[in-house]
Amino acid sequence: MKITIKEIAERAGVSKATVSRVLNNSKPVNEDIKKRVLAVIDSTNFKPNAVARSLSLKKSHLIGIIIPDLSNPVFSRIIAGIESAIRNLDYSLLITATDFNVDMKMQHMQILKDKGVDGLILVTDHGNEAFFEAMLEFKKPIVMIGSDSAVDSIPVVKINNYKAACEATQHLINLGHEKIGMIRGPLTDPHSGYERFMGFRDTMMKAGLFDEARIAEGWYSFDDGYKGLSKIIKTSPDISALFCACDLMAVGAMKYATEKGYKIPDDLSVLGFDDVEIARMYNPSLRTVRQPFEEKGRLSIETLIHMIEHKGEHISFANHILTHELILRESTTSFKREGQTIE
Amino acid sequence: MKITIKEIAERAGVSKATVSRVLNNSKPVNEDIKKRVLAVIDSTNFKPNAVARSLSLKKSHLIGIIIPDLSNPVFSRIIAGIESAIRNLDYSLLITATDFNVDMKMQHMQILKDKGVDGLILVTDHGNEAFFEAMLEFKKPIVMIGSDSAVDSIPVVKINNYKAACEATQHLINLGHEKIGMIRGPLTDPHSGYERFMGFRDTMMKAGLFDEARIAEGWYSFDDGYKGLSKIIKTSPDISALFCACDLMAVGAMKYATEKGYKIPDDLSVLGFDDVEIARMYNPSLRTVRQPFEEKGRLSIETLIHMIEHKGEHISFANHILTHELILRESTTSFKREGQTIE
DNA sequence: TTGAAAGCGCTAACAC
DNA sequence: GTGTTAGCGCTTTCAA
Repeated sequence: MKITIKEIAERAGVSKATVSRVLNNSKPVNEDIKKRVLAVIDSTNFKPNAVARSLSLKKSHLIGIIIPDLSNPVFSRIIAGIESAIRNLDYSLLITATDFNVDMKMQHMQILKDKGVDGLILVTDHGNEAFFEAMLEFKKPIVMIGSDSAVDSIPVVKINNYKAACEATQHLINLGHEKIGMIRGPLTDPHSGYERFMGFRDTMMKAGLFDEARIAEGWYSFDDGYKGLSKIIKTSPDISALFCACDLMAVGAMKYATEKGYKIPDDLSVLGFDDVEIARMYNPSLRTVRQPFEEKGRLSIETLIHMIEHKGEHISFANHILTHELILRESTTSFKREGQTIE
Repeated sequence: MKITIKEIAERAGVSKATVSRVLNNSKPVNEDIKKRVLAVIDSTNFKPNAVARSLSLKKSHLIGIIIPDLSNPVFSRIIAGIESAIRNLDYSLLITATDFNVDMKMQHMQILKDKGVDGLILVTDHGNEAFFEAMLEFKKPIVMIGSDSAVDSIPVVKINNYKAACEATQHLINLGHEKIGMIRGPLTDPHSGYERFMGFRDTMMKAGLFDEARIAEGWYSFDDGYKGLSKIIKTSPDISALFCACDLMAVGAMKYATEKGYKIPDDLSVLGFDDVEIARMYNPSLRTVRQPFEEKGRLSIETLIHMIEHKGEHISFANHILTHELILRESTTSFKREGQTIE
């Protein structure tokens, strides 16, 4: 605790500067002296104080992470990806959660800035004007995950939600379904909400199948899925397939359907989005669009660290669009006119 | 970025010391001067540099968290509890994951120490000698969650796994079941593994029902539960109830049972442990022992911060045993001899 | 009450 | 190659 670089210098009979040089390999040091210093460092088990180093270097090797909710796998898996990628990179993670609150987001940006983070990863839905301004004034590298930055200087790691939703919808159409419903997210949420819905809507329209009556909206929870399907079934009991903007809503819908005596997939095909763990574990297992959560985390942290370490080079960072994938599981099947049960 | 306390001092026509005093209310300052300084601070939007302050104060307002796996809800919900409790407390969280690797744990302790954390929360299974030694040499307050510290000076926040397992087992016995199996964790894991198993075993023995043939072991995953039940059923096909050391294994077992044509709970009652989110969402919903994850997090961070801020007072911290609760759901029912199907 | 100055532990010119 | 020295931005004796 009390042992410092000065102490090492004295014991090794050299100056602090020399010790610093061997510590960082910043300048050549005579081999013998180096050995001597290293020996002392070793014997005392000395570790340089990172705080002092930060102050001097104006570099903390700290990365700030701002995320809506730590206990939601949709986010925590991204964090896990970031964390495992960062292990060898000699950075540490300062993590905060916002409960989807924009003000909290900005507040945390300020706190993280004060703590001297070298960069920031924002896993976030969407922001307001003040938020975008705060991003511009942050002055340190930022990478966003999932959401657009609306700012050229801030790279984004995401998937193509629109395209994924088109493919998912087309999958159901190809199975012969016509009365297809969707439980979407809020349209004010540009990615998981708006884009996924537009993909569904456009694909359905192209096929001449879109019907507003088979749409419900929820905030991505199990309960929202449960209620969503109950609402759709009231006005449109002949629905044969359902696309949900996330797995949790799909599971909620399956739970509701099962309680009402529907067999899945025979009476109702259900298709989710995300491929969180529950999708493969559920009964029946859920067909869904997989997004590469861990990969999102890994790629964003790598991009961020590149930006931090090549500051001033003004490299332009293209946004990264990662690939999604439709996972084959039990919850969808082809439409069978005669087999269908309608309540 | 470049605006410092010195700058503020100059603009307000006072010394750095005075600015520091108004910033921290550390010593009385003339009201007029105080106002003037505050005005300058406000107009410049000045925020003191936390790194410099850390160096001077030898206090970082950083808390280190070491956790096995960030993407597992059993752990991430604890983190969420810590995070939400810490918001108003002016501390930030430095989080690292170890993938259940003891060496990684110690390595991260060192890193966090270097970063100058004021305290540490260890969410962990169990350690070895070297690990306990590292804890003693950490020199800063530590709180452990879940696992025993084996060290008096380190308080622990946990539940009574043994008692909870006894109650869970008794519940199944009370329902009339006799051929009750268990998928346990590894016995080398003292809490979720050993204690939960001992609770089961002792209760079964007392009732004269214990049978080693109906025990399987797994590492807490869905797949382990799936395989575990398949193993038990091979040797003991007449099993009518199953207790699992965690929900994920219970779900895996239910999936297997369902695939094999067992009806749950009619042919097989299943009881889990933890009450993670999937338990209530599953089909059927899973009866389980709830542990208060968020509460664990909240309590541990409060204890830790208390220790940090009352250092030297040598308060003795009792371990906190939080209460568990058996949650009533669909997956267990009373034993009916005639209704039972055996494959 | 206030200010000057030393110091937290480390790095990086600059000079030797 | 090595040592001296001046910071990094803030807090805190110690004097005034």
